[in-house]
Amino acid sequence: MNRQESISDKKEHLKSFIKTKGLKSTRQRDIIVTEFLKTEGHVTAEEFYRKINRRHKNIGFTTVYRTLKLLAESGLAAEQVFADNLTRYESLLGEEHHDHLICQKCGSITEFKDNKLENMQVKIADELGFQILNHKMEFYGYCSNCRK
Amino acid sequence: MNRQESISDKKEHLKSFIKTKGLKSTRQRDIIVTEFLKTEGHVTAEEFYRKINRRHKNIGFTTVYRTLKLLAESGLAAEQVFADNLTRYESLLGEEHHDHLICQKCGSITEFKDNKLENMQVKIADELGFQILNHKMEFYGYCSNCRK
DNA sequence: CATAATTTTGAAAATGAATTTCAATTTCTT
DNA sequence: AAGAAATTGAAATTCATTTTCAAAATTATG
Ligand SMILES: [Zn+2]
Ligand SMILES: [Zn+2]
Ligand SMILES: [Zn+2]
Ligand SMILES: [Zn+2]
Repeated sequence: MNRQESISDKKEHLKSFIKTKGLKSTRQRDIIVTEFLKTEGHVTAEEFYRKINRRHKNIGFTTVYRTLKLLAESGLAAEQVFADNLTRYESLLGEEHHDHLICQKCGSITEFKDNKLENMQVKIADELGFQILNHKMEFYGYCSNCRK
Repeated sequence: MNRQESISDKKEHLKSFIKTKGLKSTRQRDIIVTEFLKTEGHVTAEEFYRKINRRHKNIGFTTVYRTLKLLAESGLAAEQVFADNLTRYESLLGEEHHDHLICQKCGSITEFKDNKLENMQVKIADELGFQILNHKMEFYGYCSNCRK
């Protein structure tokens, strides 16, 4: 399964979501979705709108905003809020659950996943009788570049 | 060390903070701080203002808001934002660092601390060359009451 | 293909929590 | 007591997010 196939898989996923929900597929949505699934990292609606706007002067912020919401609803994007209180979107294309390291100097957001940690979380919650549906774990500090 | 002593310790702490910063101590601040240090749980500025306002009609929201900020700056309160994107304040009176379980049905916020988990976090960050200054860990799901 | 029905678009307006402004008041220092 | 400096609080502002609404685009139907 290469990256190209994966993207079209995702587009199919969204198309069936759109159909199920009685929505219509449009030129704007196609462009936004295609661009988004190719985008790495964690972008705000504003940032992503600016990127789209470079090539597509006729696509408005509101549509970009709404399409990102749609992607999140359909499960193709993750919506996240870090300490700066801005909502960011991340493509879930080929990504599985992971947590984040956020550098307070350069602002870089890097990702990590540790199964032992994840298992431990479930175990702790279990002992407290709490059923975890999802969790948020973020480390704030200095990345390897900035700590020097 | 009983609770009463602890409260006055904290007030001393704040007083010296106020002095060091060249601030003044006022009737309003005294009332707000005293009330806050007695408050359990995680309150928004708005909620806490309403509580203060019951007995003190002449203390404004802005002053409550600013005093909570001051408490956070001085280290006597923790400022936190959970998934609903509201800023909450928690008294650190007799509390040490802990993480949160947030029930998505009843909204209850409970606390837990697990040293093994905390140690593991530091270790993971270390391996990635990341220097943790602070972290955020929240579990979202159903509390033991609501999962039934 | 034409028409109707429904959804989408996007500029502009609204929302709402957080923050700032500023004139009047209070506190602190001398 | 007077002056300097900080605080107060109502109102205004900010700013990301969300909603509104009329025009345009898409889909369904005949
Ligand atoms: Zn960095
Ligand atoms: Zn990520
Ligand atoms: Zn509950
Ligand atoms: Zn807490």
